[in-house]
Amino acid sequence: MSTINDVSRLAGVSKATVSRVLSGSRGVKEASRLAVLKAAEELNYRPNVIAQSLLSQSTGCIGVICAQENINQSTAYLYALEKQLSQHQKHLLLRFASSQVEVQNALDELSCGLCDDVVIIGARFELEVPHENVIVVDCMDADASNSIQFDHAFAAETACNYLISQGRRQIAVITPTANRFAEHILLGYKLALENNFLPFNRNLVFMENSISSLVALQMLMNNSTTLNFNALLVADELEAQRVITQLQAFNKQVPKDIMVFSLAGSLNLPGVPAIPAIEYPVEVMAARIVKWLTQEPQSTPVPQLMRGDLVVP
Amino acid sequence: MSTINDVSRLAGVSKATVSRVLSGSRGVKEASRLAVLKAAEELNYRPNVIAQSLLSQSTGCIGVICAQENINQSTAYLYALEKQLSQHQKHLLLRFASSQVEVQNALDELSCGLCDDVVIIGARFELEVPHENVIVVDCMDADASNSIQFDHAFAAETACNYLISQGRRQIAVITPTANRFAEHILLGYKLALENNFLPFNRNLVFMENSISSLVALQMLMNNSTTLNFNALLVADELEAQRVITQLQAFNKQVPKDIMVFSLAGSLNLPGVPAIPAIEYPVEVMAARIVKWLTQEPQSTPVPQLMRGDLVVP
DNA sequence: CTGTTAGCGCATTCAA
DNA sequence: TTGAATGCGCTAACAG
Repeated sequence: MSTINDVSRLAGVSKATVSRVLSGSRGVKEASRLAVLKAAEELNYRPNVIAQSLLSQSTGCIGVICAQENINQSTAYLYALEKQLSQHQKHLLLRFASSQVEVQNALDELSCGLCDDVVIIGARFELEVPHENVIVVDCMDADASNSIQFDHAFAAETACNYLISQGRRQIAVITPTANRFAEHILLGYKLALENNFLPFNRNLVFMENSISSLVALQMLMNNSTTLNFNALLVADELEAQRVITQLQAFNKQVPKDIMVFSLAGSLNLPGVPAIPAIEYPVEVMAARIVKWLTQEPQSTPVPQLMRGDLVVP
Repeated sequence: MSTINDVSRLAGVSKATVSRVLSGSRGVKEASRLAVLKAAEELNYRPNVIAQSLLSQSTGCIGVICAQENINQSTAYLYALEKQLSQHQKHLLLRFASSQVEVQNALDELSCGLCDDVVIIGARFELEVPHENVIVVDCMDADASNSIQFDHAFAAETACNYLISQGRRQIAVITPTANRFAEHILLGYKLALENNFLPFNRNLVFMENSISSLVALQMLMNNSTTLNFNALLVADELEAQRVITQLQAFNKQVPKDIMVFSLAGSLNLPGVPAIPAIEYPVEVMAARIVKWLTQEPQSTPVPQLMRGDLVVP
C-alpha cells in the first residue's frame, strides 16, 4: 500500500499539501491540486485510516455485542444496524455473547481504542457495564441510564386489549423466565384486564424460572376444563411456534380454540399460519441508536422506551 | 484513557520498560516489573491497539461482507465465523451487500488499513475482486483462486441418489437463476440419473433466469399429468417452504405425492415438517476460513471445495 | 498558497 | 537491565 509520502514525492509537493487536497481541499493552488490528484490516482492511494484514527482518537468503529438468544431477531437487528451505521460512515464490529462473562470479555477486547462506542443488544441476564460509551438495548440492565428499552408492559396491555376485542376473555400467559421482563408483562396484562373489567386469575399465569413453556402449557392443558382459556400470550415467535405445535398435538385449533399471541415478532414464512404479534420496528431502533451515537457527547441522552406495533394477520 | 506515558511516569521507569513488561517481559528487573504492573493496574491501563496497529501494520480485524440473500443462512455463517475469529483474537467487521457495487463500496471502505483481510460470503452475482487479502466463500467468482466453494454438483447428485433410493424416479428441479450454480446442479443431476439408468427429461428442469420458483412450479403442475413427477429439487430451505405451500394448495401431499429436497439447509422449526436436505457444516467452513486467514501468507492456499452432508428427517 | 515541524501511542532499535 | 531516540502514516499548527 502506498503512503502519503509516495504521493507527495510523485506529485512534487509536501505531505501537508497532499493531506490538504484529500481532506478539505481549501486554499490549494489548482496546479498542485491536480498534481496530487493525479499522483494519488496513479498510486491508487487511500489514506490509512489507522493513522487517522491515532490522530483523531476515534476509529469510526462501533462494537455491537449481540446477546440475543433468538437468532432470527439478531439478524434483523444486525442488518438494520449495519445499514444505518454504514450510512454514517461507521463500521460494525460484531461479537456474540451469551453470558455476563462473555459480554465482559467482549467489552474488554473492544475497549482498547478499537471502538468509539459499544452497543449491547438483547441480554437476558444481569450485566455490570461501565455506562461510558456503551449503550444497552433491550437488556436487563440494573441502572437504566444509556439504555433503550422496549415497553413490554405496553406490549402486553396492547396484546390483551386486542385479544379481548376478539372475544377472548380467558387469556393465559407464559414467559420463559421470571425477571424484570416478566414483571412488566404481568403489569400490562393486569392493567388490560382491569380496564376491561375482567378478573385476574393467577392460575393462567406461568412465570416460573425453571419451567419450559411446553411444561407450562402442559400444566395449563391439564386444568383446561376448569380454566377454559382461549388465548395465550407468549414471549416471541419461536415460543409461539412451539406452543402452537403442542396445542395442535392436544387437538386444539389455533386460533379457533386458542388464539396465540407473540409479544415480540412473528414468523413470516409461507405455509406457517401468521399470528397476531407485537412487532418492534428494527429500522426505527437502529436509527435511534445511530442518532444517539452520532450526536454530541455532552448532550446527555435520556433513556428511551420503545413501543412496538400491533400486527394482526 | 491513560497512556504508556502515564504508566511510565507513575512507575518511575521509561516507556520502553513499560512496553517490555507488558509485551514480552524478558530481561526486566523484578522490581521495575512489579512497579510497572502496579502502576498499570492502578491506572487501569490498556495498551492502545490503534497505536499498535499503526506500528505493526495489522489490526487483527477481518472484514466480512455478507452478500447472502438467505438471511437464515447469513446468521448461521456469522455466528460460526465470529466464534472462530474471536478464539483467534481477531475481530469481525460486518458489512451487508446485495450487489456488485455494494460489495465494491464495502471493499473500498474496509481496505484502507482497517482490515487485514476480507471475506466475501454468498454473492450470487459476478464480482471483480482483487484477490489479494480477500477470500470468497460460496460466491460466483470468475477466477476461483482464493475461494472456498460448495460442491453443488455433488449436492445435486447426492440428492438425486437419495430420492431414487426412496423410489422417486421422476425428479424435477427448480433453481432461482441460470448461472454457474445452476450448471453445477444440472451436472450432478444428470450424473445421478445416468448412474441410475434413468432418462433425462428436459421438461423437468427449470433454470430460467427471470422465472420465480412459484411460476416454474405452476408450469410443472400444468403438465403434471404427462410429466408425473414425484420429487422436486430446490435451492434452499426457503424455496422449499414456498413450493411446499404451493404444492399443498394444489392438493399435493408432501412428501407422499411429491418429495421436496433442499439443496442447501433445512428449516428446523417445530410444527414445520422437516424435509431431506444437504447441510453445509458452517462450523467446519468457519474453521477453514480462519485457518486460511491465520496461516502464513507465503504458503499459497489452494481453492477449496466443500461438500455438504445429506440430512434426512 | 505551501513546506516544516510536532506529535497521536506504541514497540523496537541502539547505546549506555 | 535500562533510557533515549526513531518511526509507523497522518493532520494541525505555525512560519514562510
